[in-house]
Amino acid sequence: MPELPEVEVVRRGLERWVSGRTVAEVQVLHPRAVRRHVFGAADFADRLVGESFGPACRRGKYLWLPLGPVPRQDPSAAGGGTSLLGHLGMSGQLLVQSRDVPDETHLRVRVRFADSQDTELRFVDQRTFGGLSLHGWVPGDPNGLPDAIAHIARDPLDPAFDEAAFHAALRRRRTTVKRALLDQSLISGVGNIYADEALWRARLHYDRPTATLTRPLSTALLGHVRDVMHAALAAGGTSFDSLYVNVNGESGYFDRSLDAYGREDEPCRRCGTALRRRPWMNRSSYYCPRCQRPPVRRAA
DNA sequence: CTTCGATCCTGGTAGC
DNA sequence: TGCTACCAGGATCGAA
Repeated sequence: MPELPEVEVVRRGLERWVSGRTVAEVQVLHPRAVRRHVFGAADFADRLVGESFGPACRRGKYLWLPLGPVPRQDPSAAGGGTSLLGHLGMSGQLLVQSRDVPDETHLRVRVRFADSQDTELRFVDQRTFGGLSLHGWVPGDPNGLPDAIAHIARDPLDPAFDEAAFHAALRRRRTTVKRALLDQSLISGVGNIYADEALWRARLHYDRPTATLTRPLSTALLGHVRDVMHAALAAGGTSFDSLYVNVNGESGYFDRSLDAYGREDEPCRRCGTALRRRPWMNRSSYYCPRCQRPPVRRAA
């Protein structure tokens, strides 16, 4: 399940192996892989051919590659450009493969390039929750941010993330803390795994109302979100250079370092209490019943 | 406006 | 062995 750290590893791979190359041919092998593109897969492919990819960008779990001149390099172009936007969903991978490698079972989109390098870009996605699409830029954005994700909040690793505004939103909302962490309009890049990990580190129960979070608590929680993401990046990002073929979101490198997610009935690494799994929003929440006490509900 | 549940998908696995 | 049921889960949409 690619969350921010996995997507960042993919971004680095795209930057290294795809940015700067010119598209020669696009094959869309599954219609669902081209998302919210009104004019269909054929138009998507036609519009990409001949374009060159700019730097690889990321916000939360979204990736994009601006086409043609990038705003920050050519401010006069800021008015209207196009970016290729990608989301890996739950099972998506972006692979840079030798053209000799046989097609993957779930290969959805292939991009061939107009150069002599041996590699092509492949979007592979078993469950087809992910997809690619083309979008105009948000006016004035220096990175060609696609307008389709203008509503996605900055992520916690973004230097421009507004911590005070995040805290104010938590206090204002009548929701619970894990819901808030997964709300991509408040903070992006956090999925079920890193939400459970950060809450465990912060000793907060997932059903804690956000309105009860003091500024020190929300600051600490945000720090834990950042820490666990940096740790995952440190574990997964380092092996990247020698594994460039795995420009994907499925490296699994973080599995061994998880403290909460997936550890039902296993001992808490702080207090030894058996962790619990609870059904939550059609998924699961893992927590320590001793370290992460449920909120006290006042009588109505 | 905010909140919340249903929905999309398929491979792996548990249970009978 | 073969079948069914369930699980994983991000984002979107529509209802309340």
